[in-house]
Amino acid sequence: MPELPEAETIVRGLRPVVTGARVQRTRVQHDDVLESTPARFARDLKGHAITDVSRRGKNVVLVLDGPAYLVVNLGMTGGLYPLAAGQRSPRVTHPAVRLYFEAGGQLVYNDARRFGRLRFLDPRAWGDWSRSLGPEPLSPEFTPEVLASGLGASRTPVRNWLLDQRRLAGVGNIYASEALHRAGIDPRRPASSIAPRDCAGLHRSLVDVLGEAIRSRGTTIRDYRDATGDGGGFGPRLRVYGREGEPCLTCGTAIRRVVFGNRSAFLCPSCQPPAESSGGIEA
DNA sequence: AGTGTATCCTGCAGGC
DNA sequence: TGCCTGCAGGATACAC
Repeated sequence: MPELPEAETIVRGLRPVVTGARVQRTRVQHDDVLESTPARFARDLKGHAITDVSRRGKNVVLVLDGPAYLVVNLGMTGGLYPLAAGQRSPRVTHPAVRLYFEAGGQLVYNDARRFGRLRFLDPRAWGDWSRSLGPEPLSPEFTPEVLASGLGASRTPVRNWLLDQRRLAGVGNIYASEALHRAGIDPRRPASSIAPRDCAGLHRSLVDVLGEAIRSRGTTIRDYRDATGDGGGFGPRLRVYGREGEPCLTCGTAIRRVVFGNRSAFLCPSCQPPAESSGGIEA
């Protein structure tokens, strides 16, 4: 469900509300979202104060004193909802984990499908984990050259390349389709077949679409909600994702859905031609 | 190295 | 109304 823009929106909503709160106790209602046991999780978290709320790729990170880190991967349907003492929220439909704070109130991790994961990391494990992910797409280190060199080393379909968090951290199925459409690249093309100038165009498209989506507070297809319970506003701005059969906003051609790598990709067959008819030089 | 497949889960939309 | 199938913003493990 949540990709980088949705995680970022959650972080921005959560930060002013939970920073400074100290964990008094935890309640685990579904232990399958934990990597450790509920007892271990309780021991790890108890007594820690939240010093900041951050993000790495599509993961929400609660930075704790110590320091230590609670990394929340929201899976498809995960959400984080802070509740004041006595407050109830209609968004809390499938509570999996609750962090109760000393000053009252709680932070609920809600997840209908429970594909999400919460893990407590010490600084060493945090470093290892963070280094296992690719660069942040909106950071200065993610340059057109970095993208081009990464793509050039792989023959996997470019859409799959973009979804691989070890290569680039934060892009999911929605924004992969959107960026590839903006860049005029067929999602099925081998990554290494993309010419340098198209790599530069894809870089720009990624940065643009992620930035615009953040400004719209993310995309709500069905489940996504920010920390306040509000949906994102980027849905109407999607140009291809979920628009199978509808006209391309650029040229009017019917948008197609193609399935590979077990995921749907959406494209305009006219704006995103197969490699051989695009005139580019094949690698 | 790559790709297809299955798995973890629940919910919803659409067809009959 | 109910039953069935297919689909879903993710990630991983497996066999080929």
